[in-house]
Amino acid sequence: MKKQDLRVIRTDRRIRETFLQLIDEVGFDAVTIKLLTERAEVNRGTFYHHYADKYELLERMTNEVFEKIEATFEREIPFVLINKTEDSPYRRIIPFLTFLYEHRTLMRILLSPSSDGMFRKRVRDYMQQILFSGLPEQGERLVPENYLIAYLSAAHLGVIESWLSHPNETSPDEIARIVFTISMEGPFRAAGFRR
Amino acid sequence: MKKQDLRVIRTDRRIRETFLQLIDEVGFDAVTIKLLTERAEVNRGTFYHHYADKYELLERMTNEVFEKIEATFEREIPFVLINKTEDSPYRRIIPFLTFLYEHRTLMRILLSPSSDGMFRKRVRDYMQQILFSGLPEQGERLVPENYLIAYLSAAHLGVIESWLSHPNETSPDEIARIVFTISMEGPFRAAGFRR
DNA sequence: TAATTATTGAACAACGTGTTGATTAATTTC
DNA sequence: GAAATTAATCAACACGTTGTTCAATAATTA
Repeated sequence: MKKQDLRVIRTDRRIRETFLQLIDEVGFDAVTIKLLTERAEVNRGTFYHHYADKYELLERMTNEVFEKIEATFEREIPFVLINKTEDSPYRRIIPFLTFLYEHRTLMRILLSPSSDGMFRKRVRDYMQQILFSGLPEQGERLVPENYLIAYLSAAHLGVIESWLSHPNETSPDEIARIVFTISMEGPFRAAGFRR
Repeated sequence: MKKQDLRVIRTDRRIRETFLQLIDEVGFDAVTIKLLTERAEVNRGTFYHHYADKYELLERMTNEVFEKIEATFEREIPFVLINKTEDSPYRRIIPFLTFLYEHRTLMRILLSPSSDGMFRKRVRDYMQQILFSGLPEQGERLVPENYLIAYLSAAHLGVIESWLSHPNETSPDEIARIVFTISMEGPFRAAGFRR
């Protein structure tokens, strides 16, 4: 068996940590390989030994995030349970929020407007599929389903962005309660209006 | 009085049109001044006579969009009407959606993930202020207000993005009905669930 | 300890940037 | 319409980043 060279592990970690720092500081656009490698104290050529460019670096990090998410879901939620039950989105949402919370520094940076935008899109698309698509048909839809899904996934992601962007310490369970309440009762009842 | 030179108007229009085309094709990041000016058939030096760089170009376009939006609101909605009434968000939302529809090509491109991200953020912040902040207190809030506002503004923007990104021709009024229904009835009743 | 492999450092061409100055062309003003 | 004004063009420039190559060195593994 091959053992991963310790030097590779160290330099790769320094590259990635510095990369996230820099996205946070100057925005993804303005991150240059030169700046990144100087800050990380890594030879510029070494970066190119690991990655073709910053886009591949971001993409590899993104892919790994999603691999981890999928692994989490497979572990925590047997597939048979998540199908066609009314509360299924909220069966699934707590482990999802917990995952985000455990990786909140990474997620905050990659979801922020100073990041790439494609990561955000992938998360939203993922949420649409895993959380809100295939809603059971239990009555007449009042609005087109695609817009309902767009509404729900964007709303949840909006709360998540707000949650992660502030340094407060709201728990995943509390966030789950909040989005569950708003979605079940409706925004206007949640705001305190009587109907 | 000074009359605006026709040459300036023409070249500026070509720069802007090509700029939007290129954001759509290759993404904002990958737009270079060289590519832009070659495509627009404008001398590269001429671009720099108009703008310092692509960021200033985007920012100037963004600012003009918001000036137009604000002008629209001032014209259509007397301030005294919009304050502290239950349906006030939906008084305001139809002219807002109509504006987006009239500028849908521009808005679709600037709101897409291949654009800058900051534009999206500005639109979201604007919606939070103009549509959803200062909700009247008519009862006990079931969730923290900041998360409710994040939920609502992101949800509405999500529907708008979905609306504009597809080449269908749903009317602003229909979109208003959809988001109004979901927000009033709640996503789950809108999906057809009975409570 | 020997073999392997990652990292370094320097050099390179290629490309985009932003600026300059002189020239040409179009538009405005009177 | 003619003169004055101003925009657009063209070529050239220094500058910075990119991505690649090579030999030398250092660290790690077996």
